[in-house]
Amino acid sequence: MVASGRMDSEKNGQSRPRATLKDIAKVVGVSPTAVSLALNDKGALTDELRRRIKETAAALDYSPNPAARILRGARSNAVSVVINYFNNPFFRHFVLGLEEVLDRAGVSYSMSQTHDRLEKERELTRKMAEQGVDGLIVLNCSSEHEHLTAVSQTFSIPIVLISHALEDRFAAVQADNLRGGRLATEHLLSLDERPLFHIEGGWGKSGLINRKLGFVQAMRDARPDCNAEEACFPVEGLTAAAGYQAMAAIHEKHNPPFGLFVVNDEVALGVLTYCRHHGLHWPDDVAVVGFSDIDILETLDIPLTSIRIPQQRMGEVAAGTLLDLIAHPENRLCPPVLTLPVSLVVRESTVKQRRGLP
Amino acid sequence: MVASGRMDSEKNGQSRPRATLKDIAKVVGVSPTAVSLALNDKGALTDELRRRIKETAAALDYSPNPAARILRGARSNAVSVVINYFNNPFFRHFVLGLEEVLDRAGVSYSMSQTHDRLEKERELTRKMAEQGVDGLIVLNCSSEHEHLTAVSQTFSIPIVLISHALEDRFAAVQADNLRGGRLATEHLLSLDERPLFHIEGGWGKSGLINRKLGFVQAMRDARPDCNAEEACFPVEGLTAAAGYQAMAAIHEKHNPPFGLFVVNDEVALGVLTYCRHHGLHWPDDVAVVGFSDIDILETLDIPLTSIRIPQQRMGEVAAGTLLDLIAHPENRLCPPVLTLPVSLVVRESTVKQRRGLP
DNA sequence: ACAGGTTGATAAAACGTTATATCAACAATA
DNA sequence: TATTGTTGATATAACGTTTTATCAACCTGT
Repeated sequence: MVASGRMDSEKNGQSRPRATLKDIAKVVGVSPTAVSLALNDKGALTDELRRRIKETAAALDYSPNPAARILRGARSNAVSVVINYFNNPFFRHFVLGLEEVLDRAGVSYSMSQTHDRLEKERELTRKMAEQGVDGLIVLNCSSEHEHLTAVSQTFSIPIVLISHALEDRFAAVQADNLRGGRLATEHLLSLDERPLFHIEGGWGKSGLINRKLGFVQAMRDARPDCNAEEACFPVEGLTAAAGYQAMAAIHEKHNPPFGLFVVNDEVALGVLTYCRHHGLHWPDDVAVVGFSDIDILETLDIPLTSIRIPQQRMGEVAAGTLLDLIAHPENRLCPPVLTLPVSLVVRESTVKQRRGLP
Repeated sequence: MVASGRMDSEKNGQSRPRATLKDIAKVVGVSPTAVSLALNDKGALTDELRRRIKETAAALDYSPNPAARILRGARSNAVSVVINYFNNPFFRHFVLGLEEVLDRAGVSYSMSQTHDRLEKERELTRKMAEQGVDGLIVLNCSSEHEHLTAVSQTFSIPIVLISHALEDRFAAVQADNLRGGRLATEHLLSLDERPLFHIEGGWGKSGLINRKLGFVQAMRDARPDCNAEEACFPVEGLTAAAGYQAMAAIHEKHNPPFGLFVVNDEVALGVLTYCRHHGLHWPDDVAVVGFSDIDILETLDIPLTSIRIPQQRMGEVAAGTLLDLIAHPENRLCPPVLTLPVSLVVRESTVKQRRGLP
């Protein structure tokens, strides 16, 4: 068989270590420097020699040793993404956008999760920087920034924050939460005269606070005689279970019909479950608007009106910004904070719709 | 203020580059070799000197340069996880187990997704290996193995496969899909005499094929006169939408009541949605058993009977196996294939239950 | 006092790559 | 023929770490 030589070398399992510049040099009969220059299309070499070198490099299945390059001060062409939880529903589309831009630039990325623990965030950002990444993307970071400043300075790498701008010290990409809050509230206001409440999740994270602010502003504009602050109920964590609890608290004090703007979709799901369990119908008894338009709504056919945030676009923009800051260190002095537009998606939790049968 | 000195050095933003062994050596007035030996607790040094060196190292915020260590042939203490999709529901708990074991061992991990594309799988596994990881974990890999063999050999690193064993060439960790299929089917058989069908997703992936095999075996044992093979319906992809379609196809040919063992939970969710849309009630009209017991079932209060697989445990075992193969290269010659037990979780999609009101 | 042994430290080499400096050969100019 | 310039290649140093070999100094026992 023609392929038997290759088969043998595969079978014996003792394939020798990776080819290096020196190996190629020896085969071609030339200096390692020449090989380096040839492969990087630098220096002055005969076209003929360049060709021969590239040929043997390919034949030996050569790929440069990243450790050696990094040691020489080269870029690693790798960035790291640090997120609070991998199962953050936001994350999926975000990563899609990120991936596309990074792939195109030939930059690889790795990811890790902090479990929303500051200690882990400190540890991971530092570890990744030590490993030599060219930049960091931090999603839903804590509200601290000292460790980020330290890492960014010590290792001279840029950091881009997502969905949580931090004092203009870092580049950031976020959704227009304020406008989202207004959109949601104005939509509820447009339904009828029912009272409105907000289930808020604002403990320091600027994004969530802005959602509440949007609610308060819209209420003040439309119903100046109603104290919007008193219409806000806190939730104990951003989970469906917590939403269930919060809804129970509201239902205890107030009788339907009323409208609800909920800080995010997971919490809103808990609200819907409460309604199902207690015979409350939407939109007639309770009209609900969530935030984020997470994709399981569609998958599971849950008709929750929500504010859509351009997750994939945010990923693209974040990656683009990071790559720019890596390539142009001077831009790090005034890091951009980008706010992307959101939109309202109306579903049956606020407006009754005719369903077309399949 | 006492802290002003530190504040200044933070403010000027020009923090000098990372401290190296040489820097420490210069400060202590000793050779770099001594510093290396001291920090690694090797060689013969005065306790006094060792102490002083460690002290200054800490003071200079020293951490060894991984690139340099790797170049010297050291382990990188990093592994890479390659998965088909980040939003694979299996992934969340798996990663929890993985993380715990790796953390304890001081090993960091990075992750990337292949979108179920072989080309991407090839590219990513190679890229990660080139970057110098000590080992690879591949979840839901393709059915090819040449590229894995090549990467494993060229870079002399072990690979552990998850949920899809591949010809005993690699270490693998998988759920007992065969037994899961039997459990699910036997549960349905125990309900009553209704006919049973299986929505199968077996195009080559050994795990899914074994689920079907479990169904066929259980059927053959309990109802030898029924052709179990003909009770199997294929699904076009492992999504809820595809499940909806498959259920439509079955409903066209067969009238309720019947029982369904579905290849996985996502597909089963599509089946449940179909039932809701077409006025079919469970468990009376259609009894459904899924596979995997993904966590949104609980979150969204969807009462789907399912086969629970020990996701977190699989993560722990996979990480443990990989660490072992990294530390003991001789074990790579006969890589272990571990099969973990599964269990049945009964919910309302097969057995009517009394719900306790909150 | 001298071979042999231990202790505590260092010098030098190596990992693979790339940037800088050097160098030979040859062409063009004076 | 000597001077300068260009072209095509190489030698060397450097990145930060660890390993190996070396070395001085100090003991031990004859």
